[in-house]
Amino acid sequence: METKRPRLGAAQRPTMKDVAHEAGVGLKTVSRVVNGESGVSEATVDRVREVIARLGYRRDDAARGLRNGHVASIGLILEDTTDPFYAQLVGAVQTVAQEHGMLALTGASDEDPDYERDLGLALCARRVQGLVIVPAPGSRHDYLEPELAAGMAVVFVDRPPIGLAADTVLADSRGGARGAVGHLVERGHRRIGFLGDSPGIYTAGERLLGYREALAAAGLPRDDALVAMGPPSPDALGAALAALMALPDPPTALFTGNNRTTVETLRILARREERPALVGFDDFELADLMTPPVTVVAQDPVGMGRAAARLLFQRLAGDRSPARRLELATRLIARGSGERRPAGLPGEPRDRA
Amino acid sequence: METKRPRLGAAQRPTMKDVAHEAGVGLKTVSRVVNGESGVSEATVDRVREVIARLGYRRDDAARGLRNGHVASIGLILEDTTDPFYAQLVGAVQTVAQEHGMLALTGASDEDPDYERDLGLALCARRVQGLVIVPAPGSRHDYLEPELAAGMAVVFVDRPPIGLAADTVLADSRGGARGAVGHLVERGHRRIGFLGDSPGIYTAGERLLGYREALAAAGLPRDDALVAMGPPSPDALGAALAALMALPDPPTALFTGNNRTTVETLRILARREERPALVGFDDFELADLMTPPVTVVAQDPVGMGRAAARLLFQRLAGDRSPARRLELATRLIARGSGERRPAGLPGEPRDRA
DNA sequence: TTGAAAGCGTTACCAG
DNA sequence: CTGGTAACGCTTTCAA
Repeated sequence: METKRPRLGAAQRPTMKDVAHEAGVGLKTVSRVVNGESGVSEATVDRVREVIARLGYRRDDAARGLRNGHVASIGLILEDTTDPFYAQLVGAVQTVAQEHGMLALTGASDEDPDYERDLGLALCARRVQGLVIVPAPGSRHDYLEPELAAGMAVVFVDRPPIGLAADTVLADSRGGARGAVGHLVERGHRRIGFLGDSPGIYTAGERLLGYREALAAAGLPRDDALVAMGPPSPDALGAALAALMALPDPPTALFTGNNRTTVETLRILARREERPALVGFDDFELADLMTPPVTVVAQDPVGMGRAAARLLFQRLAGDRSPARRLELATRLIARGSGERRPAGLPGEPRDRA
Repeated sequence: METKRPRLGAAQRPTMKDVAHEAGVGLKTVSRVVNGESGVSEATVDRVREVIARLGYRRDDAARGLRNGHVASIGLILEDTTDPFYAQLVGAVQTVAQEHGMLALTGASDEDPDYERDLGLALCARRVQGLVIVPAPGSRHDYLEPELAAGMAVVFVDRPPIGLAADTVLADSRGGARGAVGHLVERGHRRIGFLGDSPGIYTAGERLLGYREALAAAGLPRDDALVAMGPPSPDALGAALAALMALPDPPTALFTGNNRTTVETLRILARREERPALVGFDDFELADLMTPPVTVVAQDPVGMGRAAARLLFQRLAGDRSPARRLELATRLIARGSGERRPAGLPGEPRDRA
């Protein structure tokens, strides 16, 4: 009987059996050669190697994983790979993963909780050993319960999970926001506006809380007219900013809630007359080259990604201790825009040079 | 005989067999329910569904892929995920992949050709259906020959493959560079410096060629003292720039070869006295908010990623035509830094307002 | 040093 | 409508 023909059109890959047949040895011998096991004569090794090269044989890791424990890969879900903050974070996770000989299957949820869940399930179906997730706003994670029970490691970054006890790595958003607003208060500002991301986003909420705490600590009144929360689109932000500046008692300083918002606000301010002081949450490239350079509360995306990945691999190495929650400190970097004083108060000396 | 116990410690996942047993139905029936096939009574479907939910069963795609054609995933290799140019490109590839129901396994080669090859082989072993590669400088790709023969689709982006005929998507680096330098020449510059990436990088070489072609077309002499190529580290660039400016006849304009180089050059120039005109290859966020705003030759990373992914899926859909090479046009965006005239010539009028 | 057989979890085929 | 059986490509176990 002839060798069975493959499906039409689909070129066929050689298997171990093909190699064994071609080299005139047993299947197991090929397996041993492929995996560099001992117990094969040098002559046989050479022959098998030659056939492998000639046929272009590649071991199938899926089949291998089916038989053994499982294939070395982790899953990574975030909302948007192109945001520099997440790009850095992903890069760090991947670096650590590759150091452990693992590849990362990456998916972008684009802020859609349902899609995030689909991605998570797809990754589970592919039997990734671990999962790093930046939750979309509003997504629940109880569906991962059985995975955890089955030994999969799951770590959440930047935002906490909902409905699941699992390791979490966050930035200290509230403390960072307090510091930013406190910094402005110390410079004499009494009317400080907050431009934050959509209120459904965990970090946006925390930063709003920090903003309020700092005002309260300084004995300043809470004025919700100074707060605008929403997606950082140019239009929405332009309207919000215009409204803020049209107030009878407009803010002399702004605190912006993430890099997108900060950048877009800078763009809008460049077209307007006002020059409020500004502190942004999250550092961004070229902040130092703006005029004036932009004062920020820097997060550490690389540190967060690395911490998350390390936690993950600790779990995979067998750590069964209770879920941990890491909160990484932020750091205020004063560059100029946040040190402007309100009109009417003496400013700092300029241009000593 | 009792059910066989799993390896100690490793929690066990339920399989279809477990579900079938628990629900008191056959294996195939569970399979039908899981895959939404018809031919199962509603009552049975419900019972099976209930058991699946209770046991937390998840289909194993590795086993599934072993049996069928293969699992829906593609591989993605680039050198650095955190560079905004590549971040955009990756994002586009992933978006298209997800639209096709595929996930992307991503690896970063970090400019190491050997590691790039290892990543490629690892992805082949995982039987990805397609591969998108940004080649590391100096890497060869003939090792992918058998994969292509076996029906895998491979597309190269940003840089062409070496030793393999495969689809390739590039930016028109040479034409873009010609345009940039021509733009400066038209503004009266006769001494134009070029700060490029390491000469081993394909795009760096092309941009150097474009630079030279533009000079030649303008009848300007070639002066290699005006060219500095190397990795865009602050130190190296600082030294190169200092050397350039110390020339007896220093450049009045600079052409920088990629976004990293442009940004670092801006940073260095901010600390120096000279204010040469500047055009950068590759656009970057905030270029419009620099003083002066930075003129660039914009590439289209999203377009490139999308084009690459589309080519890939065309191939996977059965397109067997010869390898294609796409070269995407660049676009010069004049913002100010590239329109400065050399000292001694009248500048453009400023501040009409 | 070598190889035959069983089995990993799933699906296709075919029989009930 | 339902369910056995074989097979996917590999590794493990055990016997030669």
